[in-house]
Amino acid sequence: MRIGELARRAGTTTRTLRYYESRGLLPARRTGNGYREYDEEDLRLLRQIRTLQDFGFGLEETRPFVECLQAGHPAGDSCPASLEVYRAKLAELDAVVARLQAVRDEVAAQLARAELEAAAGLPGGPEPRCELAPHPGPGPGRPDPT
Amino acid sequence: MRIGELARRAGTTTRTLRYYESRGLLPARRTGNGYREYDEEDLRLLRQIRTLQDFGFGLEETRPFVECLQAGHPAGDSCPASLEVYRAKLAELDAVVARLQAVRDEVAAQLARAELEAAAGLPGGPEPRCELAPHPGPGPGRPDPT
DNA sequence: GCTGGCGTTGACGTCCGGGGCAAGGTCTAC
DNA sequence: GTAGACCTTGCCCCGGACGTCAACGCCAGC
Repeated sequence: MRIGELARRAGTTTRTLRYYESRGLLPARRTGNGYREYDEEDLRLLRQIRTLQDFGFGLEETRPFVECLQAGHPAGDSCPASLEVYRAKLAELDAVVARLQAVRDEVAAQLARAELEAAAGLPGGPEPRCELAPHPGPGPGRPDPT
Repeated sequence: MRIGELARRAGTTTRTLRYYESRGLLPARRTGNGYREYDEEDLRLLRQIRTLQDFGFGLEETRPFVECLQAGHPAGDSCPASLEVYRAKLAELDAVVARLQAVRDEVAAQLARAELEAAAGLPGGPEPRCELAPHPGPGPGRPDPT
């Protein structure tokens, strides 16, 4: 099948498939006229990539799964390298969740305090003071390039 | 004070301060020779921005806090607009955490399954089959442009 | 032979928060 | 008078995962 059909059947776009090929992730055979030619196996590889992507895996992280399938294994996660990616992602998710949860609690506390101050400030006398503590603690810090 | 001193005192860089100014977030007076001139109040504004940034707020999300301080309020979160940002961020964090937690559990389950299969596949007979379910559910889906 | 729908490559835009560098102006100290 | 530290603007660069043209080739149907 050609690129358009593969894209449709996998629920993605031709641009994405060309991008994957440019990354060496999903190489394609070529027909005489230069068109990319794919088969059912490629569809399987692509579905593996897309599934992992949907779960938040980066493109590079899907590579071991794809290579595992290409090597003829029954599933993309039948290889040790894939399991390692699972484990790393698990640790990463745990860390991110913990960090976000801490930030969430901090923000919730600030919101509660600020609401109290607003309620007290309008009727009573204005004297409260405080802000989100300049606590240089473990904020999300914006997704680091790690 | 000039830009270099402000940057040092706030623990950031001159590049960042110019960037903030280009975004209209932290405007600066100018001296006769064209140098940017800041005062202690600007340092306060900047600290507010940096604190929120450290907690994962986007630059635009810090704007209400800055404007609140500029309007003369005691704290950046003394204004309703700031409280709204707190609430929105809280809801966003809750959603993200729930999503990541669900993904985490899914990945953990897949890892456990794959490890079992690997252990069973080596000694016994190879017959298992399964992958990370192509569940089109609520994966992180990668930060959508929302 | 002409339109329409595929396909090709290449290059640039997006979002975010800046980093890095160049060429030049300005101020202070020696 | 000159070194060095500071300031100015302007421009291109990063990464991730593509989107969006542009300009062209190929092929089927009518």
